[in-house]
Amino acid sequence: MNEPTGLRARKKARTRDAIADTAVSLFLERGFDRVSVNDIAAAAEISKPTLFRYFPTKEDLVLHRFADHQGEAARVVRDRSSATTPVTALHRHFRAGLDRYDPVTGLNDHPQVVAFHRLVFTTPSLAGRLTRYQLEDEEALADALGEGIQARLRAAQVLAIQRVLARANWQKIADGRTARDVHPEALADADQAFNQLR
Amino acid sequence: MNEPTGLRARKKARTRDAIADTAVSLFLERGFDRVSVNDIAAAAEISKPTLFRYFPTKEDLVLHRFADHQGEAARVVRDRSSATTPVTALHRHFRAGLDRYDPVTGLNDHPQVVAFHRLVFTTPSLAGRLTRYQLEDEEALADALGEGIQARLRAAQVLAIQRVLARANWQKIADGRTARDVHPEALADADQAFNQLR
DNA sequence: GTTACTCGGTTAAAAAAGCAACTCGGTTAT
DNA sequence: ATAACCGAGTTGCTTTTTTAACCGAGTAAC
Repeated sequence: MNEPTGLRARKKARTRDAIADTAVSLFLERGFDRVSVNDIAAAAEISKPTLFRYFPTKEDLVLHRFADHQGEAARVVRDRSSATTPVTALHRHFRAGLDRYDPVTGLNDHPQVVAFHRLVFTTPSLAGRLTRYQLEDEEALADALGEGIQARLRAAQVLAIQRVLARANWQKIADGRTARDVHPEALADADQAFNQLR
Repeated sequence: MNEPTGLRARKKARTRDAIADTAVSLFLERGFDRVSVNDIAAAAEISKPTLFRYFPTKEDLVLHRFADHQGEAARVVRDRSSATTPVTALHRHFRAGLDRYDPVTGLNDHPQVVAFHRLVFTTPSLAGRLTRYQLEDEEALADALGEGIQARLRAAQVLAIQRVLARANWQKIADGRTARDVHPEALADADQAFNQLR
């Protein structure tokens, strides 16, 4: 089912990772606006056009990690067994994310992850662009949920509570608590939030 | 003074080194004939045509280290100060090589270097091709020494004694002695050989 | 108020690399 | 003996990358 992993594909993936990694580490070190794309290209030992062939904008160098989760909610809904409702499927999926301390749930205390979140949310252009991603995600989820305004509303609500939950988790960890410590509350919060939707 | 070191040139040099290094280490590990160029290409993560774009033949993967010294004798003669004879210049150059334990003098006991020499001299196709390199070297030296048969004879003699000296040094080291131990004899042998030429 | 930077992003042409399929000589199997 | 295979190189075509030059917006200098 996975890609045939030719030489070309392998190198491409590696280059992509190398670019993003050096970019993020430079950003964490000096701040998003204090690093030019030229710096990144030089540090990653590639040319500027190559950089933009891999990532459409400077922001995407950071946000591709979210982009990789693009459409995940929609997929979860589409792939659910016919016996479960969309909300239940999303609820379970979010709980599973919490259980494996998935960074997107905000429940992760690895210093790198924390610093990364800080970078994203304290840099206006990044936070701004992130909402655009979330909008696309929302549309996809809406399509998966059905037609009309009802589907759109439900999609918006689901993603809104996910954002709130993630933000709450991240805040507690930013306050110095460990992910393992926060985990039960996070589960409880998630249950409460999703149950309100039904 | 050095090459302008663009991105292209840097990567090219690195790829070249990477290919040669993986090739030699595979050869040392399993023997020259037990490693196919496909193996090398796979291990170096490049395609076969790319390998042959960097090295014309399989043998050159090993011998490029000698090729890099190509024309060195001729250069030494050409670059000598006008006050010194060609033979003296070559003599001094060889002594300098001994002093820094240059692998081409045979006076080097690093295990890798010894193993490398063993690989070259015990693999027929490699030893064979090496003589071709030496021939070109000889021609270049002859041209630097002047015209006619005299120059060619002198060139052949100089390179012949260098080969003999290197071989003698290598033999002593292959017998288990250290380079530092052999060094005085190597100097004496070189002096004797070059003085006979004058 | 031009001038001259810098920075994000693009373009066109040329070099380099990948891929697949091939030649050609030599072994091995049948 | 002939077919099948393997290994060193090659060839033609496509994809990727470099290079240098550019655009357009912002901004600092004078």
